[in-house]
Amino acid sequence: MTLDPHADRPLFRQLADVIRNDIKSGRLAPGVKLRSLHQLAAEHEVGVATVEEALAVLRAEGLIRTQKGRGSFVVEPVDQVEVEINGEAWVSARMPDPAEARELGIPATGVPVLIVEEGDDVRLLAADGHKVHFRPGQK
Amino acid sequence: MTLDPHADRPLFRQLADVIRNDIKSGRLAPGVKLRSLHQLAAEHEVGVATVEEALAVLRAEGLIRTQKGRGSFVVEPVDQVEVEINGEAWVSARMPDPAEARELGIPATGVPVLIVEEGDDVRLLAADGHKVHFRPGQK
DNA sequence: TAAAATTTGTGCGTATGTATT
DNA sequence: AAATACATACGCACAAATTTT
Repeated sequence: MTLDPHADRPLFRQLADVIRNDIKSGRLAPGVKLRSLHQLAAEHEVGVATVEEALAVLRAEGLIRTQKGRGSFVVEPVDQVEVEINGEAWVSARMPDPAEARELGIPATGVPVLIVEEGDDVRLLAADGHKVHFRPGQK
Repeated sequence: MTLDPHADRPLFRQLADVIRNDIKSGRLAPGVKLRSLHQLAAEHEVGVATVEEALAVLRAEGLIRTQKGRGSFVVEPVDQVEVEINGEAWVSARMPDPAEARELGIPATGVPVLIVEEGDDVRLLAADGHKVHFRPGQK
């Protein structure tokens, strides 16, 4: 599975595709540390900057998280809190701004927020840890 | 409002902050075209690559969209379709992978997807055009 | 129609800084 | 202290899409 500099798809997207496949297929399990930027660059014969871009793609998709000085890790599933709704409500989602991400303790990219509106009550929830359950008539 | 190379916050984030403020305050209205990479680089005395990174931040937040050869534009609000739910259902959100984004006709970054599960029925919806309405007892 | 200019995209190399091991 | 690893920033070159001349 070699990268092709002449292909239509950019190198950094091709590399992101390869790693995404490894994650979705389970070859890279949750919690596992990816190889370093330099290792990946050498193995795939691309520049370090190209690898960085590929990892940025995967961070934006919420598949990995990166810690400076440590490395990049496949995201582990978070325990999901079920948010119970009985009455009328609206639910939407969007990306957080940096202040919201900081407040919710989520990465700058990769994790959307759920907005739950019940009357005047509006809740902002990190989407990676919450699931809204609509349960009519069980007050 | 000059950028500070010695500040704790990286230059590209400082620049993203400046532009985000302009958008949220309305100084940059929906639909408006941003200045070009080179213009922004010259005005703020940073490299073009730094501007690109700043715009990538704003794309990931869903605030702007960029078209090659045209420029970057402040996102215009989309008409929201209300998805009506009467019975039991679960709603969650996450970032799409590239295939899903393409199918839904949304950018690679910036727009989460809403997942609505009603029994065996599972719907994937672009979050920028849908709002889920829980309306119990109105079959 | 054609050419040129504009604008963003991709890729690399390099240097420096910061955090972790 | 030293090595490793990621983050930031810049410059350059070329490609690709669009707009203007």
